[in-house]
Amino acid sequence: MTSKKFTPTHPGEVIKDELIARGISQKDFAGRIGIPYTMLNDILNERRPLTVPTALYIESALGISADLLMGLQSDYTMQRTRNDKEIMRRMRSVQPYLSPVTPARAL
Amino acid sequence: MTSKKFTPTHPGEVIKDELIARGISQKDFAGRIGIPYTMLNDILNERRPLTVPTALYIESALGISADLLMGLQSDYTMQRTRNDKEIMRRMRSVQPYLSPVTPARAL
DNA sequence: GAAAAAATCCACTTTTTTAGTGTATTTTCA
DNA sequence: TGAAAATACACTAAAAAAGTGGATTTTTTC
Repeated sequence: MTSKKFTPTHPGEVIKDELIARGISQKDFAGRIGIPYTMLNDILNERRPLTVPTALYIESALGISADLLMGLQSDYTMQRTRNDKEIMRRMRSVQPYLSPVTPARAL
Repeated sequence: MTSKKFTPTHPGEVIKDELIARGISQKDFAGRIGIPYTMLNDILNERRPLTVPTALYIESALGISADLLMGLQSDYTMQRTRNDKEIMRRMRSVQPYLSPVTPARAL
């Protein structure tokens, strides 16, 4: 099979694992970083994106790098976009500018 | 002076340089990737963020990695958030969970 | 095995951000 | 000097994220 869709790690997965490892409840943690626990739960279960401010609050609370977490979120968003048929169709319809450097006989 | 604000490279700067280097007009390029040229101009002049779909179209047209461009945008967004006083105040108010590993006498 | 706490799920409104359009002004350069 | 390109910005529409509320399910613990 060609072109199988795959989805990279959502930051929620990492955060969830860390909370479990450290025995911190979702409610306690949500209170600590100042967001509603339902929002946190949605992030942990990958139904909401992690955004920069929340990543910063998590960094303060747990010491996990906000850059790392947002890197995961960026990769996740990128991959989800690549799985979007409409956008990929439009992407493929873009005509590349040709590099004017390679002589035809070299091909 | 402590804590001077700085702003990292916006992807628009990179794209703009590339268009100049290759002698491609903004209008032509906007048409090529299928977005209004005013939108493109706003991105090039750092008044709008680059988003994933547009980064993909640019990758198709110029061969510049969408991942690279979005990495720049992510760094830019992160830094801008770090320059936001309200969010940083809130971040600093988050109480860290203490690591329970280091004995007091070791400090 | 019942009660309590924690977690899950999801619908909904508000707020913020981005997409897209229109147009006026300024700059560049042939 | 005038035509094309670039810039600036206001505006509406669409999309995404924040935040709220409540109902159900799962897990823990007594």
